[in-house]
Amino acid sequence: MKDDRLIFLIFTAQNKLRTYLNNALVAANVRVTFVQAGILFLLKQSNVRTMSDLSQLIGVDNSTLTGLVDRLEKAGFVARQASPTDRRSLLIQVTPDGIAEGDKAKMIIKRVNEEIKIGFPPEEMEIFKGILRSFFEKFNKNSGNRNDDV
Amino acid sequence: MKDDRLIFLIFTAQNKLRTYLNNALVAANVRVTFVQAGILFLLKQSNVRTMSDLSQLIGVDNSTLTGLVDRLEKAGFVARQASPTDRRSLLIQVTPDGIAEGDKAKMIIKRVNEEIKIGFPPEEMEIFKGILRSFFEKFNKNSGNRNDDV
DNA sequence: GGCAAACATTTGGCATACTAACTTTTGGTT
DNA sequence: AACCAAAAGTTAGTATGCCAAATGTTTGCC
Repeated sequence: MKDDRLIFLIFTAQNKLRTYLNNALVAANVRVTFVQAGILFLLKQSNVRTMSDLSQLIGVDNSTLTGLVDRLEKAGFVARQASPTDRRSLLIQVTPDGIAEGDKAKMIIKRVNEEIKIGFPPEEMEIFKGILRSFFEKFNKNSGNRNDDV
Repeated sequence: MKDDRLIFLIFTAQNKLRTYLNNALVAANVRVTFVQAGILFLLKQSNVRTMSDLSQLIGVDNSTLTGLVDRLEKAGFVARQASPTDRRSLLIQVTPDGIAEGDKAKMIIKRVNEEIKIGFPPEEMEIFKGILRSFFEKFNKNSGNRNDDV
């Protein structure tokens, strides 16, 4: 694979991983996806989070989170409640069902996490993670914009 | 970041990269996305490819490719032609406009490719790529299925 | 006290992506 | 020749994701 196909490699590898993971969740009769499970994990840790809190923590746009919470709410795994202190905000709470489903998902996700590491020493995994983490500085919102020369 | 958040790191890093890249393309007045550009590159290399060829080469499902080619065709960058040898197949051809747009995209994509490598020695990039490549074996279609124990 | 700016959330529009189901065609088997 | 399974492509349904715009609320500044 030529060097100028690094981005292609990242995209394709992530596609494979996502499909594999979500299929594994379905096969284990888990009724949430990986991304939805991430929300349930956060809410289990601390059950009072606004939409904005959640979207920042999982790193998606607010508008994406709306849909995620819609689906979780429809399935009975979370509930939206009005914030008593700020009428703009909604507090999202996880239900007992949501906690149970999150726990089921966690087992599968942990397994796949381990599968990623198979065949690679810890030092290599650290390098891998370090490069991925560098994306957060390098590819921050709008920094790709070159409007100045237009 | 704890070890069991490796998947989250991969997902989030890829999201940042994708958003940055597509914003950079828009900022440079490129009218195709990264994924669409990949199709144009392949067709520039060899201008006779079926839908199935393309979907395998860029690593997406046939049904995903249908939409990608729809959008490229609507923009005038590719054309579908009936295959003379197999009436099930379509041959996809890139237009001169498509080649020009692909070339414009390539400049931006190359730049972002280089940006990824900044700050990391080549050996570390090789490790990074090696781990991503391992996903193709580990996470092949359906291998996440554990129906045998259900 | 009033008004503009900032903030929280949703909506609508678009682009990937997958699975499942369907149509048409092909090709091999009997 | 008839049949039937596999292949090529599309469609429909669902799930992320983004951006831009709209709505309602809050806050800070004069």
